[in-house]
Amino acid sequence: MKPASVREVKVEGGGYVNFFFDRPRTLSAMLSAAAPKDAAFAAAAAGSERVTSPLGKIIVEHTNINPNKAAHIGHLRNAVLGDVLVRNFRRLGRTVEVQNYLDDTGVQVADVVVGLMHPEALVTPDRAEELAAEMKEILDAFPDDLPGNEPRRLGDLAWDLYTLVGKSYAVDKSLEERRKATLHAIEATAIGSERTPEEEATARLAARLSEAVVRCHLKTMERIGVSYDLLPRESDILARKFWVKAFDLLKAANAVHLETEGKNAGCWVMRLEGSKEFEGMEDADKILVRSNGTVTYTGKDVAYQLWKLGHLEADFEYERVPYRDMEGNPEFLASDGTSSLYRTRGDAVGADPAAKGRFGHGEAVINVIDVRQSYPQKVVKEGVRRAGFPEGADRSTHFAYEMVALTPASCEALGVELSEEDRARPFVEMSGRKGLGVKAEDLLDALFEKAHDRIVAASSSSPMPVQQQDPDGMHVPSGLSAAILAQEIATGALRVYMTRFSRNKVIAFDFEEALALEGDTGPYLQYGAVRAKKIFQKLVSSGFAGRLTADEFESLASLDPALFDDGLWDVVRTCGRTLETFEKVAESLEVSLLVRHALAVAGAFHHLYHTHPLLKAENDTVRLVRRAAVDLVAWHLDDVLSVLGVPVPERM
RNA sequence: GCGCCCGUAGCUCAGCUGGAUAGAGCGUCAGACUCCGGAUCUGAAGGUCCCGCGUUCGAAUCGCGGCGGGCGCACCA
Repeated sequence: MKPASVREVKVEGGGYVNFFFDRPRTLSAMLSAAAPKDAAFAAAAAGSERVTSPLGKIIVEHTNINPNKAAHIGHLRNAVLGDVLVRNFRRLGRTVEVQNYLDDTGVQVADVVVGLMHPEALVTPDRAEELAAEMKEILDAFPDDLPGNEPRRLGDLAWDLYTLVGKSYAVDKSLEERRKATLHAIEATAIGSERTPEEEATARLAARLSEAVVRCHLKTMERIGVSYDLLPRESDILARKFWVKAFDLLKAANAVHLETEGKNAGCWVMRLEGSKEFEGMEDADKILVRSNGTVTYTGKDVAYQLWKLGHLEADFEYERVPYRDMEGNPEFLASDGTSSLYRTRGDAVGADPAAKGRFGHGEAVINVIDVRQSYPQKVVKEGVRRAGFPEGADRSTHFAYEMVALTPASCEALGVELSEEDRARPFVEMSGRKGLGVKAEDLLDALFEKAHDRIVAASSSSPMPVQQQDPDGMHVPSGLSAAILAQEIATGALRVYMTRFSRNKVIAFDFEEALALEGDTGPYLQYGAVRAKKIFQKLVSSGFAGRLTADEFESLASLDPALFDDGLWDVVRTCGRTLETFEKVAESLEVSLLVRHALAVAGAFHHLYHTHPLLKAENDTVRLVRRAAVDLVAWHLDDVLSVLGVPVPERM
């Protein structure tokens, strides 16, 4: 027994079996399958209608940047990996909800608030006061932008101020009191407990800061095509008392104990000693409630994870993210490109009643968090299990990936002084506190500039001025379209750079490599897709048929197999692996497979058009077969690139 | 100390559910039609797959033991 597309099966010796394809029938069938034909598919692809899967909703949480300073390239890796994962699941028909969790009540936000309120107490008071003054001006105007101030300016200022605060803690321990007081003010206000008017003002400043910085982050991510459905906020988790519910569950299940003696006296701990996962640990117990009664990060995360799984008897209220652009349209949309982006609320005032109950209740939950958080993530999962939801724990996945670090050379390029010790290392970890890192916006700007220069150079070096009249020629692009193209190419380059390494590989960031537009890069893939379309345009303008019709798909099946030579068949065979690549990615959560496959398809195609000319094909039959191969590549490249979130430019 | 990850060409990485001659890109060198567009393509040079032992007909791949590097193991998040 063998499928119709297999011509022959031969045992080769050495335990190998070779399958010989009936090439005409195979290509015919592949084209019919690849080309979208019915309205439902088109609607789903356009995102206007969610495909409902019987498998339930997958919640993917990613980005999760502390809203106290500009995003750096490590955050880009997180967001791109998460976004590609989302796109891959959607491509396979799964329903996905994208959440970007905001820790708006944490120490990092508190630290910048300390800097804003007491710049005179920092190490370089003059500089700090300058930064704080400019930031306050922006924050006072928020959500309006100050004229002449790009919104990203806030993130940059906060980056510098945060660095100064970090340095100041090291020399002046008394500042920690201010941090503690700030944190208390923020928490008391979130919970709604007793507080002074001063504390309330501090909390308002913190809220404004985190909101404004989040908006910077959303803009950065929008620039590379990353979007979300819901922004859950830590302050709302506090306000909705998620922990109280989770604590009840844990106590009822006997999963936590109040220690009465030893070093953890007065704390509620989860004992992990017995678990096989935590074997060999010197002190496996994890404190969830401190002796002063406050909840640890891990404790709060258990509650949040339970909510995501639909196991918590508490929910948020929701509201639309309110920012508007100049035309009055919503500034950000949900990940389907049409719905509203929502954020949580702690109370019902101003909440959208229609959104109630819409979020959470994930059939599966994937948390995109770097590998350094493996241990706390394991504890959270165990917490869910102990709270009485072992199957919920099984449906929780920590998508762990390695960090983006800097090479000593990159640090020097940034003008950072390194210690003798650090200079000898293979790479240096980025540190927000030390201000050591490459900002996301700066990298994107550099990529944009490089791509833009390339576009301008290409158009000005065009040999013939006649080309400006030629609709198919590379006429000089207008300023606006050159900017769009440069942005698309920058996005392609960035997304591929962030996904081409296996996730357990440290990316030792290298400017030269990250800015490459040739070789195994996004632009290489984009060039392939653009080129394929261009070939059809050229065929049509020369009086030949362009992309294949459904009838032509069928007619291929009865052609002479001799027309399908090995050189041509190579690209077809490569395209044959597209679907299994998506499936492998979903199963292994290894998104680098997508880049590798895309490079294989594009590489095979680049080879093909150099060896198999279409315009100058000997006859129409030969041309039909070549058109079919290029048509197949065009579908497959578009397909894989859309899963990678790499845009296909108009021209390059 | 314990746990996890990495070690493959000058550089950056694939290949790891064992199987055909270990593959790409960058870099180097040599080339590409009076050209469907050179962000492309063709070719060459370049490898004790960190080391040792074991399992196997067969190991870059699996097991054990080393070596080198990174990251975790808080009443921080």
